[in-house]
Amino acid sequence: MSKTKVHRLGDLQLKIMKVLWERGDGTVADVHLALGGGRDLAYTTIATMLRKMEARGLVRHRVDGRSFVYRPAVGSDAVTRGMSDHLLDRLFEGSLADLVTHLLTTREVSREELSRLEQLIAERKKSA
Amino acid sequence: MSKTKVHRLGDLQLKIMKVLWERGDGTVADVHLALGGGRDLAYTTIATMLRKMEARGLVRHRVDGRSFVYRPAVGSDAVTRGMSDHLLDRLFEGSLADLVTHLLTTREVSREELSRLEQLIAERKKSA
DNA sequence: CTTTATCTACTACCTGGGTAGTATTACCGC
DNA sequence: GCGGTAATACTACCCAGGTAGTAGATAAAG
Repeated sequence: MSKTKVHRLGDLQLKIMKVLWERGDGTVADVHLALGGGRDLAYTTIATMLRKMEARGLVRHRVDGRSFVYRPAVGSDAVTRGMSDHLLDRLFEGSLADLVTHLLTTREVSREELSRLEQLIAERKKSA
Repeated sequence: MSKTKVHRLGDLQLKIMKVLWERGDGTVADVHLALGGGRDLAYTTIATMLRKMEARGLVRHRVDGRSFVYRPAVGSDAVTRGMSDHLLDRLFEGSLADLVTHLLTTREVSREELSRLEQLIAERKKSA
């Protein structure tokens, strides 16, 4: 079951995960660089964060020379899903339609996006 | 601009807000009762939370006898929107279609819900 | 071999959510 | 008036995210 509580990732943690998902793996330096390379965040901040994230089971590391190479321990799908579901449940009692309704009425949605959605739903309806 | 940072509400805070949105206002006792009345949460927990929330600008209170009557200081729409947008931006770079795609492919969606969505989009397309 | 750059480890601090006990105040019934 | 009750205020924790400095180890450069 792996109740990893995969929702509730902070902004920074998510950014880090995204880097790792994209690259497959990466050292602290890699991640640091990918996130703007020091202008915003200290190197040690990334290092600390990665260590904390490993303790929480979000990433794993192997040793390469004197560097740690981190790689994701949870898939992007699981996280995305966990967070989406969490929001959906908290705000819309699980109703996808309610969420979409809300987004459609409070957001600017381009005609292209609407068409894309239409197609998605048609597709889904067919295969269900 | 009112940078109230209306996203990032904790679970309990959201529950409390929901009670207040529904009732219009309420005392600590009202909220406490609405949330199960002590089986889960201590009375003082709600009181503390409401005080903290007032400090953050989420609710306001007026005095009625010796009781505080709290009422929402932010609308449910603003919060819902703030949180949805936050997630949308963090996970899907703002693409509504991507979010829906994800939800459609990872969730069970009933045929009824699909039809509802279809209708929503058609409606929206017309009025845009 | 010594200096320097590069790693990780450790520690510390701040913020905010969550939880609740204890203290104090004030009203209400007798 | 007095005791109980119900209300807020205060204080204190714990946890997790975020941020970063400092220390210690080690490899690379000279």
